[in-house]
Amino acid sequence: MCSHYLDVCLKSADKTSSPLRINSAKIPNEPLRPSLKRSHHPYSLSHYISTPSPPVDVKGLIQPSPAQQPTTQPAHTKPRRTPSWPDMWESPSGLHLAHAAELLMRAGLLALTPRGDGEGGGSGPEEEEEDSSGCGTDFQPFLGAWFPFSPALFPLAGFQMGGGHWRSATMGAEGMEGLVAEGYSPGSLGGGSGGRRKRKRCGECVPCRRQTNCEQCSSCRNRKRGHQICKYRKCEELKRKPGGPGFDSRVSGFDLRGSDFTLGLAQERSNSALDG
DNA sequence: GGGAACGTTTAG
DNA sequence: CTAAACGTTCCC
Repeated sequence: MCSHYLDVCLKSADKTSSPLRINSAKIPNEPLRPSLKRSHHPYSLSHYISTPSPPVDVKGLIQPSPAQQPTTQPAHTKPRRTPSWPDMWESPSGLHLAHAAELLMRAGLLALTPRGDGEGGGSGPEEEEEDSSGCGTDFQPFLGAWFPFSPALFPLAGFQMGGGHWRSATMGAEGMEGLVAEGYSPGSLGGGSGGRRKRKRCGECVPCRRQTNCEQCSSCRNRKRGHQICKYRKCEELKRKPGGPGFDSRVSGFDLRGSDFTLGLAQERSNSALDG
């Protein structure tokens, strides 16, 4: 399932390798912007996919118990360590889930379903939801309640993942207005083509990982007037037209720079593309 | 349809 | 404020 997207990435890399081969020796394994560089995540996509998500008490996460306090641990000591939940909660990719959950709870959008009425209380290790198939699109195990992680929910709920932070557009009546004020057109909120928010480079594809401009393509030569990034550095994801085949308009307006989420969405898209 | 030019957004 | 870069429009 989830390896499908990786296959796509690999194929994409192969596909683009021919023009890139010109000076592929100069291709670094770093994204362009510092902000993208900062997105280094201690865990790979496959880690999240393969690691079962344990049920978690969300209140405990918002107000972590001493046992849950993050421990300062070098990221490279254990390459494939099991992520502790405080780590996930204050993710290096900028997904401040605790903040999001708190705001959701305030807004009454996040109904906490108390566990423990039989059925093992949700603490047994055998309680593995069919989560892996969703590739992180469902946060039920994260938040202790069914929390469909459809990105469409976040504009509607007044959230925006931007610049590595969760922004709240003051829940309630102001929510939609706040979104509109932030540049969301009502059409874009509905997933239409009205949104004109900039998409972000994925930071993961081969062009994104390229660090130097070729200085020879039209974009490089015409940078002052063209306002375009080097053709060989143009993100594969951004090359796809919004609304085009395989494109999920929900991405528009979201800063999914947390690459794992981007990968998850891409996975979701590739899955849906396969389905129909 | 592809590329150039320009408007606009975003991050520092 | 400025630079970088995405989105849109126009031209070929």
